[in-house]
Parts: sequence; C-alpha cells; structure tokens
Amino acid sequence: MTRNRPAQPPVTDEQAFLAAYDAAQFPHPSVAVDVVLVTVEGGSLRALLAPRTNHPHRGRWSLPGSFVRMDESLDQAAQRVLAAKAGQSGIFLEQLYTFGRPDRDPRTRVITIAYYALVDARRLARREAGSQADAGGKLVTLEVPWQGEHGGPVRIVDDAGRSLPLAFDHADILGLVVQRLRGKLDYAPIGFELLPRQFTLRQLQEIHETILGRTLNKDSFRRRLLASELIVPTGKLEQDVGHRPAELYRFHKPARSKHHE
Amino acid sequence: MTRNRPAQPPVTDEQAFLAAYDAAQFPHPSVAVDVVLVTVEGGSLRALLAPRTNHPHRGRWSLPGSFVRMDESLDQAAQRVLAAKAGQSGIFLEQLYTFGRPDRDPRTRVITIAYYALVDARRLARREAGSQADAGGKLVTLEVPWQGEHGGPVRIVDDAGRSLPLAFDHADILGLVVQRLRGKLDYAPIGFELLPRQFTLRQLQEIHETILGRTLNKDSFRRRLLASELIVPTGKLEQDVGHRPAELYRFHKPARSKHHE
DNA sequence: TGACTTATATGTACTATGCATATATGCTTG
DNA sequence: CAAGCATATATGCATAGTACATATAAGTCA
Repeated sequence: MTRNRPAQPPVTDEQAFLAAYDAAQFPHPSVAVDVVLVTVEGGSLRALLAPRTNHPHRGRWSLPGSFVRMDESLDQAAQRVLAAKAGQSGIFLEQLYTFGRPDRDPRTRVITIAYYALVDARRLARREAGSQADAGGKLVTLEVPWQGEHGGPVRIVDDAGRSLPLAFDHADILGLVVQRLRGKLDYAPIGFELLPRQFTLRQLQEIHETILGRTLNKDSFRRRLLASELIVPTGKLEQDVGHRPAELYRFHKPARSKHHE
Repeated sequence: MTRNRPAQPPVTDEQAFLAAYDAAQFPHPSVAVDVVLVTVEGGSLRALLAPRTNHPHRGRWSLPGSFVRMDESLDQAAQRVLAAKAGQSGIFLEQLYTFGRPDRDPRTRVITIAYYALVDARRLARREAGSQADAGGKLVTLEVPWQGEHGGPVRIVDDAGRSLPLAFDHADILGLVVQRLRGKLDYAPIGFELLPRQFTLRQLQEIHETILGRTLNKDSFRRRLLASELIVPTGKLEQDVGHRPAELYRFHKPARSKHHE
C-alpha cells in the first residue's frame, strides 16, 4: 500500500481491518432507495414526483424514496416505496445506479440506490383514482434537452408547461433513467411494460418514439417486431377508432431468462 | 446505535419521517465498494482476487474492497481500492451494480457497490512486479458456463486449472461483470482499455472474442472498426512476429461525451 | 353508397455482413 | 539470395436487414 492516506484509521492490512471491524465504532452513511416511476402519456415521458414540504430544498420536487431497513433487500425496499407512494405492485422494477456524492444531501451523508419502474398510463390513472396512496405525488412531464444516448440532466414541467425546480441530484437521476431506457429499448422488451396487456403495433411504436425522442419508420418497425417473435397476434381488433381498426397483439416473453442478485 | 429496532417507527407520512430523521437514532447498514479488476491474457478473462485470511469464508476467494468513508464519493472509494490493492490508477473504472441482500455477509448488513476496472495485461504485470501493492491478490481465470448475454454466476480457476471457491456473493458479481462487458462491447469502446496504446486489429479482435466467448468474422470485424472511425492508423508496424507484420492503430476517442453523477 | 383514414402488403434501392478468393509483405530457411 | 511461409490486406459476390415508396384492404362516417 504505497498510497499515502490521510489520518483516517491506521489501516495497514485491509483484511485485518475487515476482521476487526465493529459496526458501532465507525460512522456509517445513510442508505436510501429512490424510485423513478415512469409512464408514457400523450407522446410524453412522465414521472412521479412530489414537492418537498420540509427543510432542505423545500418546494423543490423530489422522487419518492425511503431509507433501507436492516432486514429487507434493496429490491424489497424499492417495491415498498412503489406500493406506499404509488399504490403499484407487480410492475417492472429494475435497479438503475447508485448515487453517492458526499454533499448530495446537505443534512448528512446519504447514499441512494436509484430504481426505475415502468407502468401503463391507464393502469396508473385507475389506481391513483381508486386509493389516495399518492401522498402528494404528481405525474410531471420530462423534457429531455439532448439527443440520442448523449446523456445529461433533464427538466420537468407541469401540465401548464411551467418548469419545476428539482431537489438534490434528482435531475441527474432522471437523466440517467432516460439514457438507460433509450439504450435498452432496442434489445430489451421494455416497451410492453408501458402498455396494457393487449395493444396495437402503432401504440407500441408511439411508446418507442416517445422514449427515443424521434420518429421511427413504420414498416421497419412492423417487420422487426413481427420477426422478433416477441409479440403474438390475438385475432382481436381495436374498437371505436374512427378508421380501420388494427389488430391487437400481446407480449410473448422470450425463453431466455435474466439472472441477477 | 441500537441494532434491533423495537417496534418499527410509526411511519404514516414519509415526508414527516424524513424530516424527523436523526442519523444517530436509526441503525445504518455498512456500505462498501468491491472492485473487479479485469484483464485479458492468453485468450482468457482474468480478474484480481485474494483468498480470505479471516473468519467468514476463510480460504475462499474474494474481491478487493473497502468500506466507503464519509468524505469520499463512491467513485473515489473504488479508485482508492484500485490503487491500494493493485497499484493501478488512471484506468477505466465504472460502476456495475449494487448488491444488498440482507444475509450476503454473515457478520452484519453490508451493502456493496460493485465496480469493474479494465486494464492491459502487460501494464498490470509490469506494475505488479514493480511494487508489491497486491497484498496477496492474484489474477485468476474466469470460466463462464453460459453463452451470450444469458447471465449467471461464473467460476474461477487457478493457473493449474483447479476450481477455487468464492466468498460471499462474489460469483454473482463476477457473472454480472461478464454479462455487462458482453452487452457493452458492440456499442461502447471498451476493448481498447484492455490493450496497450498501440495495437493491431487482430489483437483487438482477440479481445472481443475472449469477452464474447465466441469467434468473430475477421473481415467484418476489420471493416466495421475501420468504418467506425474509433481507431486511426499510426503508420507503424508490429515487430518480430515471424510473418508479415500488421499495421498498428491507436484509439481515437469519439466526440460525444458521457454524462453521469 | 362512397369518401376517408389508417392498417396491411408488396416492391425496390441501399447498406451491413458473411464468406470466398486474390494479392502483398516481412520473415525464415535452405 | 531465392523460394517458401504465414499472416495482412484488398476485392468480389451472395444474403439479410432496413429506409422509402407505392398499392391494396377494411373499417367508419357523411
């Protein structure tokens, strides 16, 4: 260990340090999860946020989150937040990235594991109307000021088009969600998570276009999806559309499985 | 700091809970970083691990890691580990995933943010010989028992081909590294990180084939790389190869930038 | 019934890729 | 020093995927 380190504990051998480690003698950071609940509505990406009612960053908008309890996994903590703040369960939820700048929360050191969740807009609206589990949360529109997978923070605007201030580093978290969605879209079946069980190809294409922030070629999109065997036709047609109705499809999960923690 | 909480705090409103939150009254998990230092050598993926000398999982092999200090970022903690355990700095280092199963460490709750680092095998060998910063760490070979991006844990074997036992959930961490590398390889310039500054196309192809675990078409690989403008010819040729020498190229960083925390 | 709108199908040019073949070049060996 | 060797580099061609254009089908609505 040639590196000169500050006065910190005299660690000459890290293995010995780990063995002698006493949870009570060393300051621990707080650990939280923040969840970005994403949906697509009216050609826009939308996320659930709430204005802060207390001290740091009062009035600025922040993501639903919670500290991680000692007896739950990170995934369980994120599911708990999702259930408490949005009344949602059983939906797509995946770890995004862990944010840990020492000064990201002025009160104390808080490391947060960010998650993102995807849900059909209609289902979210139904649930939100049924119970008031939202606790002040609102769906706001995401404005992405960059193209492709360049990355960077995003802005949020309310339904009147006014820009809203964001708390902590939540603009970065939202930006990374968009970057991740754009990157995963063409190799992972995530578009389906934002639609009802049955949907038309046009609806799926609009989901993709909204996420990517650009238009797609209709024929190529059709052929690619139909050839992918990710979707199967139901034989049913959409109803009450004022023109020739399109066939309804449903998602057919691929055979290969993911494996994580 | 009490370990077991009496009754869970009466959380009816999460905002109020956050405001009333006192860092000292609530048990915090320990937070660590683990670093997977990856290199490619002799057609195999290799990673730096060390046998544990103490209590839990004594004798099993584990990744270099450290607890996160209160005044450093997660990236800084990972860099510190890399410098202390491998004598490496200024190399590619990126966050992988955060592992937090409550029982992943039998001593206490430890949440670990896993990083992976990529380095040229020759550079690693040079540095390792120069200083003995390794502290018991050894390069072991990764055996990947799955194809493509299917995912799953991996095995490690020593230079004699013997399988070695892994500590904690480190088999999962290593597996996710391989999965991530395979996924990123064809859209992110990571192959170059495993080569010296100047390299031949053949060398780069061997890096890709080792990571992907399958052979690639030589001509397609050539054309795709040359068309990508990620590499520029140096005009120099490789030396002492016993056959016609190939031209040496160097990596030319693309204009677009990444943006993270 | 016919106009309208969108879905669905077909055709064509272009591009990327896999595969095969031909040529170039530094090194090795007799 | 010349011939052979091994690999690099270049070229040609068939195939697959995609962008773009056009044609046909099928519901709705006046």
